[in-house]
Amino acid sequence: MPVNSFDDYLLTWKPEKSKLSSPLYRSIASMLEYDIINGFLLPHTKLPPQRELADYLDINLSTMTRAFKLCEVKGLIYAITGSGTYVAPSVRNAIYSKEYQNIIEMGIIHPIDETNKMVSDTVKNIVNKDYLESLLNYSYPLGMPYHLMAAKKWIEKANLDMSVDNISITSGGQNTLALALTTMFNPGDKLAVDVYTYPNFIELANLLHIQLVPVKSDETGMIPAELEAVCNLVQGVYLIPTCQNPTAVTMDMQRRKELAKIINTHRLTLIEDDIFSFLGEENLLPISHFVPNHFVYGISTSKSINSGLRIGYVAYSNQFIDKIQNGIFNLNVKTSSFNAEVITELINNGVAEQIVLRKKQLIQERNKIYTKYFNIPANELKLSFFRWLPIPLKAAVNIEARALEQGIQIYHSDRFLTKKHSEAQFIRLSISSPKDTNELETGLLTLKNMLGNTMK
Amino acid sequence: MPVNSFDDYLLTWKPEKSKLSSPLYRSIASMLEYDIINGFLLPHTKLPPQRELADYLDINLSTMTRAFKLCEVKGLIYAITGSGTYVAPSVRNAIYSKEYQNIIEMGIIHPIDETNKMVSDTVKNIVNKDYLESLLNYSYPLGMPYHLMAAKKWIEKANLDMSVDNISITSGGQNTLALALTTMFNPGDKLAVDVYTYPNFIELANLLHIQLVPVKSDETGMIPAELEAVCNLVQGVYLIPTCQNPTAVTMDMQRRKELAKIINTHRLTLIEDDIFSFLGEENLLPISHFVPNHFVYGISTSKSINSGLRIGYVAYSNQFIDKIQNGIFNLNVKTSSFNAEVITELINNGVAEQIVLRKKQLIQERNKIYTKYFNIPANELKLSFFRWLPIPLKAAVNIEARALEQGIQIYHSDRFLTKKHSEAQFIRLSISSPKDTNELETGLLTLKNMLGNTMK
DNA sequence: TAATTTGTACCTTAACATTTG
DNA sequence: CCAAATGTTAAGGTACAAATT
Repeated sequence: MPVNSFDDYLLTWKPEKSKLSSPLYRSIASMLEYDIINGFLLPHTKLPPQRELADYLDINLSTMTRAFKLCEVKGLIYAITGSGTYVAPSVRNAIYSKEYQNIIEMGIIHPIDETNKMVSDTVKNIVNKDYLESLLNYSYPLGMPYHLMAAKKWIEKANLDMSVDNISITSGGQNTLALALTTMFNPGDKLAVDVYTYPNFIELANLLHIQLVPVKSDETGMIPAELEAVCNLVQGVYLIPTCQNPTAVTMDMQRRKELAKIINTHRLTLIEDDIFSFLGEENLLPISHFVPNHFVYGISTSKSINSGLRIGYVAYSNQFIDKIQNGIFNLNVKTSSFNAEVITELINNGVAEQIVLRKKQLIQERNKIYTKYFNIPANELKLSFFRWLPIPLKAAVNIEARALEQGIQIYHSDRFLTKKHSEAQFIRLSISSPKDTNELETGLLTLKNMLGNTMK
Repeated sequence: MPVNSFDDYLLTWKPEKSKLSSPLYRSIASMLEYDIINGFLLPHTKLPPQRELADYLDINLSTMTRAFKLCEVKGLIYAITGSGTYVAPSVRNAIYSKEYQNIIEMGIIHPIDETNKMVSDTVKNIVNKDYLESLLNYSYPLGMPYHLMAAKKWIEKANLDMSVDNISITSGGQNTLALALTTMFNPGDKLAVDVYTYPNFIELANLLHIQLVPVKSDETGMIPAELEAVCNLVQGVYLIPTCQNPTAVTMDMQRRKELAKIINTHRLTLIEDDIFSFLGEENLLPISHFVPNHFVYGISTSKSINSGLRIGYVAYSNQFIDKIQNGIFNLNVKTSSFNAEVITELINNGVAEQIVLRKKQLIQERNKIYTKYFNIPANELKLSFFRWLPIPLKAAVNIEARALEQGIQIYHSDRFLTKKHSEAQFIRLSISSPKDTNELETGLLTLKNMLGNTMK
């Protein structure tokens, strides 16, 4: 029975006692869900402490915890130990292409589509091959043997030597991540990630109910000691070793080895995303190389070769072969052989390398322009498609909307944040996306002026 | 403290007491996992009752339950109330293409690839279009506007009238199902399905930790009263209204309306898979038509138009727009515009309809051959790509392996079963997959002889 | 920095449902 | 059809950890 009378007590949310039914925790959760969905509780409203509600409803604290947990996994509320439970905002942070008119795109990272002329030439050649029909049927769900040979070749360029038995073809980088998370982890599992990471990965993890545990970084990437501190808590770790998104930080060999050692010692599962390896130094080895028994390694061709064809490669440890390959059947059945054929042909006829070379030239030029307006810290990748610009706190307010008013799409660091609170403020600027270098200059100049007052 | 001494007690599995550590339930689960993975416990081994283990380890019963639950979600064990807990077999039932030599394929359903000549002609035309490069970039992740118009047109042929705002392009039928399950349900949710259903759907649900609740059918499909009986338990229902896989049963309009009524009344989410609508009667309306506020409707073009290009269409209620579209970004980012263009062109230039017509002719011919050997029940779809053949219990033993020895791949009904135990025995015969009608006849004759002794 | 607030994790108790014999 | 065996579920109790003041 309640210790006090609550009749005149002010709670921000009061479930109706009379509507309680068995099971208690479900009936409470559905009342809360109803009130949030119907707008009676606005985003960021602080709910009463679990203890107060439990007392008010005359039930046990942990029954209340369970009710809240149900709503939390649905994304309706979020809880901070020591602080309280709050109604979740319904904003989505995932980044994807919108068809804007007259907006300079510096938000989403376009992979420099100028090289697509070289791709379309190869497409034209392929349709004249006499085996075209064999590319249009159901066979080889994991990739045709010579498609896998090309994949192996491409993965070797990133300094990972794999048997074709440990390689499959996926429908792009995001698809590889979805595959890795659904097959290697269970809902409720925890995964270590950088404090700032790729927002579509954050949303994917949310969708699959995999909890992210933020780990601090320094100028060389994730700090090994910080990973070690959480590794009894987590089942795996997600890393982008070259040109981490959004910070543009690349790990040196020492850091890669240090992280690998921790992953091996604690038998974590490594999800390595090597999407930008083609922009880094040629002698860097993937972390997976040092974690031969616990890795899933994804290397998309969307940024390096062509984005529209949606082809990614995934390589994995022997012990994961069954899980990954079965996951591919479950999520996709297969990836189109025609699309894989185009990428295979580009790799085999050397055009893929030309494309990479050309992209590097173009992005070097754009980075040079960038330095006319802002600095590039020494630890960040020179040839990055995007830059991570620190801004003062007072400049951060509504900065995305304010930039959009000036005709520029950018993203604020909060989108990339896996923690609840942010300290430092940044914006990520995609310098590969503006249509040409003139547009890039216009964008950078506008931003410089916008930030100007507050930057000094 | 244990009631009895267990030193001389015979348990099929004895966790080492000395290795217990906190948290108890995790340490027990990992000991069990270790013993299963390393082969100390063989599939179908019956584990000791939870109560006995709890007593032996001197811990609480529900701590033991929790430990077992951990292993169960990983697929290592399965439990039957009243009977016991058993080590799970590591077999996977998912059906996918293998590259067999000299085997007559009557297992996996190939969609009659003979019509792919017509597809490759259209592919050749497309590469000469001057907008080819625009098909190779990042834009329009949900589908280009005129691709969505073609999707609308194709969905209308299945008698569902949708706005393009409620349609997206996916990477095929399985991808649509993965999308629907990840976005519309949470792990632990329950979904009503036919007792026999599509095995890749069963595996997908397992992968995503969505529990399937089998619902009985009669000769017109799922029985409405049986669905009603479980609908307080489940959050949704998965239905294949035309040519249910594997039973080849098609629901009449009355059955569709009856099921729709229950879905509406109990606010279930309908996942409707209309993959075979092109083979059914032209005046049948999808169930989604009668459930305008609770449906996700998938119609793959893999069986009807072309399987290799991996294009599916998904239509959905207004209230699901955000969830589905966000799910597409999370799982795939986008589906290749080039591939969508090919299917669009085939729909717009009328070739898709010719393909369907031709497929219907070919499958009619093959069904005619089938009737020379086996009967087709009156309630099953005439133009089905596959047949569902009842067999006597004594014929069922090892039937897949025995058929394979004779050079024929077939699938036994247990693969399709969502319940633990089966009563009746069937085999599913794909009659669309043998290379030609001669091969089909050889396959059917061989099976007839194999079953001959036991069929009478 | 220490005390307090607040959410989290683990384990226990007890009632319940299904299968088996 | 009942009783026993066996797994499942809800809810209570306690210790702990993180954030706040």
